[in-house]
Amino acid sequence: MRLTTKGRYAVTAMLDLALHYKDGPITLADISQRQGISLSYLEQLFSRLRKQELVDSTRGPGGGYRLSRDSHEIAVADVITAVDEKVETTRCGGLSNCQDDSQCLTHDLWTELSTQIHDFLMGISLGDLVERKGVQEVAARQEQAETNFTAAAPASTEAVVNS
Amino acid sequence: MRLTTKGRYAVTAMLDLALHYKDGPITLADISQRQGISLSYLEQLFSRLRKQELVDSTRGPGGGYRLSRDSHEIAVADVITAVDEKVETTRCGGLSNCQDDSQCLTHDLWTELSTQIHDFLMGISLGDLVERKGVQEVAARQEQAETNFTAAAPASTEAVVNS
DNA sequence: AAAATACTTGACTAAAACGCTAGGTTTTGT
DNA sequence: ACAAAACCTAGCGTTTTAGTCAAGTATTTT
Repeated sequence: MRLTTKGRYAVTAMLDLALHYKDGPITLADISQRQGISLSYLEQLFSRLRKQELVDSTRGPGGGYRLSRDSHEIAVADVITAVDEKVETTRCGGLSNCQDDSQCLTHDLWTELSTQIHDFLMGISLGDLVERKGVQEVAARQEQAETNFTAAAPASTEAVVNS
Repeated sequence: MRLTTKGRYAVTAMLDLALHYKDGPITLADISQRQGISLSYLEQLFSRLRKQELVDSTRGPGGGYRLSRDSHEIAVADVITAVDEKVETTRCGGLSNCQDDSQCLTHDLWTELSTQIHDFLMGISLGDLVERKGVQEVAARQEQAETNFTAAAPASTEAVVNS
């Protein structure tokens, strides 16, 4: 499990898709403009994302990309592994080059950590991120609204709950 | 939070130190041989690790490196951030280049994910990994012992639970 | 004091990855 | 037909990796 800027670009682009899901197919040009990623680089990334069936594409005018399934069904780990070619440079391939127990031991320790990171990122979906941020924004908006209307209408859902 | 082979090398080397902690100072030549990492590359990595005070060095014959503190007090995130120079290429530095709300929004979403990954790796210490692997080994040994003694003593915890 | 050992530093390099540019070809809605 | 968009391919310049090499500095044993 590698985590580089390439994966970051991919996740960012996919989050953009998730955010604009209801707008129909999104063109790479839109994402390019919104996220500041070059169009051709996006094409490279989405070529891989499409092959991994994380996005559906529609050609022609009005076409573009959209998530192949609900944003909650796409894990961050899916996106990252899709764009990062697996340079699985395991020094001791299977069990060949291992000179002594220590080497294999430490190698296994790293593998275990890598698995933990992967599992962690499998547990976070694009929908989770959008939702979590959405909740924060709504909360912030409510908080501001509450501040504005405090004198006139102090009763809000929170106020009711808190009382 | 980046996660590349460089960080992997560093974590692997630090795990090697943790495993041989009781053997006194460990030379880079030892780690190089055990883990298959070039000596000079280790020197680069340990230069950073020492500056971050994750390891103590002893010079002269019989010298080498050792962990600066207990392996449970060193997080995996500490090791990775020590060797990865922070190329914090945040496209919109503070709040300058943000063209519209969408860009900032997605950028924030990534930042949130990045924070989560960092926190996750802060929660895993070198000691955790070594210990966990130790538990597994003991478990595997016990399992094998159990298999050997199945005919004589078939009752195990699992058997009791399953019945 | 001398020699052995080990860490430090800096310059250099081949290969890979990164991010992008350019130029096309399909496909498809209008 | 035309234009919009996906899709494909080749390559380019830069940065990062992952190392090598060489010269130096510090420490400790003898």
